[in-house]
Amino acid sequence: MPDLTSIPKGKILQRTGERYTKVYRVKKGLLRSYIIDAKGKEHIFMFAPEGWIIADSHPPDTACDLFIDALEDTEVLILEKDLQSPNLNTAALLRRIAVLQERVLMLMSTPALERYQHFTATYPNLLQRVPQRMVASYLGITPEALSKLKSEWHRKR
Amino acid sequence: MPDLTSIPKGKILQRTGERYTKVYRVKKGLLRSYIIDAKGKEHIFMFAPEGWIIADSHPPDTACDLFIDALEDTEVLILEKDLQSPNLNTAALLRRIAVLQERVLMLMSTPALERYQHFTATYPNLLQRVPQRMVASYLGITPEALSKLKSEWHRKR
DNA sequence: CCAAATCCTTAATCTAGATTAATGCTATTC
DNA sequence: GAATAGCATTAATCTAGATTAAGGATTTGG
Repeated sequence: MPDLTSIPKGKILQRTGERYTKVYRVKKGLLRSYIIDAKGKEHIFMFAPEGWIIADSHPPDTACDLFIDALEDTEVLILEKDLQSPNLNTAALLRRIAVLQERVLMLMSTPALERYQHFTATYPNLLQRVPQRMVASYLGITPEALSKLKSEWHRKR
Repeated sequence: MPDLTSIPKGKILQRTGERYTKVYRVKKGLLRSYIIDAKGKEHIFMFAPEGWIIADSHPPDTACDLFIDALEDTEVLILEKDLQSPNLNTAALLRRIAVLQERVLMLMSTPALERYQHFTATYPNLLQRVPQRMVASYLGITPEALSKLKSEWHRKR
């Protein structure tokens, strides 16, 4: 049984291009994964609060795509990527696939305001813990666009 | 061992809102999955040529999101969604997750022309079998936009 | 073989969201 | 408690891609 590791806020656990990546099970705090694109812009792939696992999923024998860092002081279990591991049970993987499928479909078919409303409904507690600009990044828009979206929405009611 | 089933081109195997969905393993031919959005527009989630499996991944006890139909006369194995099944082995699920992760990151951070080039490089054979407008739908743009993209690209070389 | 779909392309216009820039607000640090 | 840095907001401008519309090409079906 691996030990809990304490990660201070701001610490980067893994970087794009690294080879031997881990799986992190968050016990307390908040991690996130993201990429930095060709123009130097951050795009947040996911948030991992208490109870979630987070990792880079890339084909075997390739470098990883994602940065992972801590948005709060965090305690994690650091696990090996092991095909046999009970940490990677089938039901959990299917759940992850369902979330990703929904994410792809939303990005393709749903306007930004609705994606924001879906996010707030699905992860209400994260809104209190994550700066708006990171929510925008997760939604695939700029902070300015999110700000405008919200004010237009408030005006209409 | 389940039998091969023949699916004629155009046949719809499953519709949004249905409950008991299957997993399809394609032996020959081509299936696709897609949604129809609020405005009645199709958005293709994935193509499944020979050797691929295709299914709707939705949380247990919820209705499914995707349509699945046949783009060519197709032969498939129709499988139950069974957590114990060797059809759902861990490695295959991880591969699917890696593909979806890449798809999300591309949709968020990569312009349409590069997504098209990535598609053509990754699935060159599909280009010959799928109408352009469906490639556009998979990429998250309109057929008109893809047409313009291609002509601009050709002009620049 | 002809008619009717289906598909691709081009062009004009429109729009959601990006970019750039400036201002004020809150936190944190020294 | 001033100074600095990070964050949110607003506004002006710009652009990738959507929408609408039309024409021509190619495929399909009877």
